[in-house]
Amino acid sequence: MTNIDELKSTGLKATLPRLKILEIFQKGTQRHMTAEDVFRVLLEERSDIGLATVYRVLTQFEQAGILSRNNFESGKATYELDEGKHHDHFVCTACGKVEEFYDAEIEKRQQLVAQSKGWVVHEHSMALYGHCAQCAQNKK
Amino acid sequence: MTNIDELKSTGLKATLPRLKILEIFQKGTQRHMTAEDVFRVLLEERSDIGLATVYRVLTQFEQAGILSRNNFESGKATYELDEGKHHDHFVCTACGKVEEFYDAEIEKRQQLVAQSKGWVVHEHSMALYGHCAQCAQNKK
DNA sequence: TTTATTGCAAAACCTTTGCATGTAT
DNA sequence: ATACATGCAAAGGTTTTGCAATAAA
Repeated sequence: MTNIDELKSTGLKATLPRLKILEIFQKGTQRHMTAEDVFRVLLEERSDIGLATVYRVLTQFEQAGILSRNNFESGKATYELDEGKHHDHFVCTACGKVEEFYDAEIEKRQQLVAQSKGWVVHEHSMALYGHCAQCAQNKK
Repeated sequence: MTNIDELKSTGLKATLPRLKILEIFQKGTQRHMTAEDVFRVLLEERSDIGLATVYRVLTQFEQAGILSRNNFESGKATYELDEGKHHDHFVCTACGKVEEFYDAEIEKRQQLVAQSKGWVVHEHSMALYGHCAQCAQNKK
């Protein structure tokens, strides 16, 4: 399925800004990007796409399930391609790198805790903050 | 130890705004509060304390270890009394209630996952979003 | 041609800061 | 007396929105 078809299948018109932004995420140079990050890439490519459009498209892509949003402690929202595989994040507070992980046991315990208190969990966010292997090494 | 002493012991002068704000959290009417929440209570009490001061005091209290800050998905920071017991949060997306929980197994797995990848975790945030027991019940 | 989308500028929102004034020690 | 804290208003950073112009279907 082409990107054009993918967009149309979600009810979104296949416009140039949307195609460009989708490609930026697919190109994969940087997996987690803020609106500003995306806008900067567009500027470098001399695409005349406004920042407001970037925000609008990111929101639409999130609602369409194309991207997923994360709110880390930086105060800016970051987006990544939604590949349907749930995962949590580790954020390096030294270099800013974001890595992903999944632990079935943690997921299971979350459900158990929720059940024991009668909650119904729809989603969760979990992020570990610290130093990645590389930055921890450099500190020594 | 009085609140005055508690403040002084952290190097903060025992001013009226600081004492008032500390009391609001200790009164415990609402455990998790945004700057705006605190400001609203102060307004009701006719204390002439500015919003900027509320922000400054909350930041200072966090650095002093009196309060701890959480960034849930609302976009606003919330604060709660720091009683030294680490815990995670469950946020009800229907009524806004925040409950706390602690699961030793989850904490242990987080460390294991981090170790296996060479990360050094300094802190983490984890929040489950969904319906609390009461709101889940009302949906039926 | 009809309806959605865009760009721009302005506004909204939460939070921080400069500065003159006031207060705790 | 001195250093710190406050209030106000202004500015900061991120995100949203109104509207006329434009592009997709």
